[in-house]
Amino acid sequence: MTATAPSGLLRIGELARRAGTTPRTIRYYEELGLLPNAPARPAGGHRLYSEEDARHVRELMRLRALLGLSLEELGAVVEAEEARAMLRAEFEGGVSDAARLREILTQASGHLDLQLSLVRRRAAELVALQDDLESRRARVERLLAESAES
Amino acid sequence: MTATAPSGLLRIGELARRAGTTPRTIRYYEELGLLPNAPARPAGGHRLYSEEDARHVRELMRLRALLGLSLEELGAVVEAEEARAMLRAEFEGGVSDAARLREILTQASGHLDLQLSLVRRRAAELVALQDDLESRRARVERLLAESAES
DNA sequence: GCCGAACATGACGTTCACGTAAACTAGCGA
DNA sequence: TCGCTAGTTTACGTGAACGTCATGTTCGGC
Repeated sequence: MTATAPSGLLRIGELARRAGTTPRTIRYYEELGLLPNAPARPAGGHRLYSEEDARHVRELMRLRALLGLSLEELGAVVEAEEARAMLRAEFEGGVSDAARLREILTQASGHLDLQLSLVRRRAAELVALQDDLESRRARVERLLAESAES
Repeated sequence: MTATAPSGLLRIGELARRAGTTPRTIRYYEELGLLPNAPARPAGGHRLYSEEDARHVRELMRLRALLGLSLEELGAVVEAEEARAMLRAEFEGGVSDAARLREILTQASGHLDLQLSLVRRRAAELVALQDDLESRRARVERLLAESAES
């Protein structure tokens, strides 16, 4: 059994590896509704994923780790993302009219804005912490220099 | 019963409030050795804390939340901090000789460097995520503009 | 066609980080 | 002194996020 199925698709082990986690976690997330319930299950019943799926899961892990989200909070993000994905499907399938197009894009923009606001706040807090630590280190460094010149 | 004892010291409730947590958590941290075991317990047996203690606890919470540290990892930081505090005490009490002083300061600097490396990495990851989201939003925004001009 | 590794489901176990309840004591304003 | 709030310890409970085990099935190379 090779890691990637002949179709170029990934089984749960490979998906987990690429996302930096374990198969158990993938199944758990699926159970919670964080991942699509039946990602193409041919005959055998084994789950099969695309590379896109792998990127998606990896992105979720990243978001969760960096923002410190609970799985429930992550669920909210996923829901919004799925709504966006549906709109995107309509968008790529050739959009009906211009008004509808703007509606879709506006929704997408709003969703990104929401995530951005979370990320920006967190980033700002971290940078503030970094600045604090740096100024404290500078103070120590200054004392060291003074001690050396004597 | 006022929030602050007449001595200007804080009881556990006030400390928790200022640190943005609960008394239970404070006791738990003390039990784990994250906080000094007996912060001055006069007659009654009630814990009493200084404003400095409050700042310290708040700082620990901040570090933990922003870096996503477990309590065990936080313990390592605290240990290093305590070693530094001992050195600092010696430092403020008038340092013996210049060599010893440099030793102390070098230790302190190393400790801060360690924390800084953690914070910097985390901050970099968050900024990278922020950039990703921003570029995706820019793309959507561009599409919106194009749709408007037609 | 066989065989070992990887998958499936289900159930139970585990760790972390506290929450909560019970029974008692201390501090403080009226 | 009374009464109320906030503290004390001990112990058991809890939710989140998986880990682990048992039992059976499926791939895919040989």
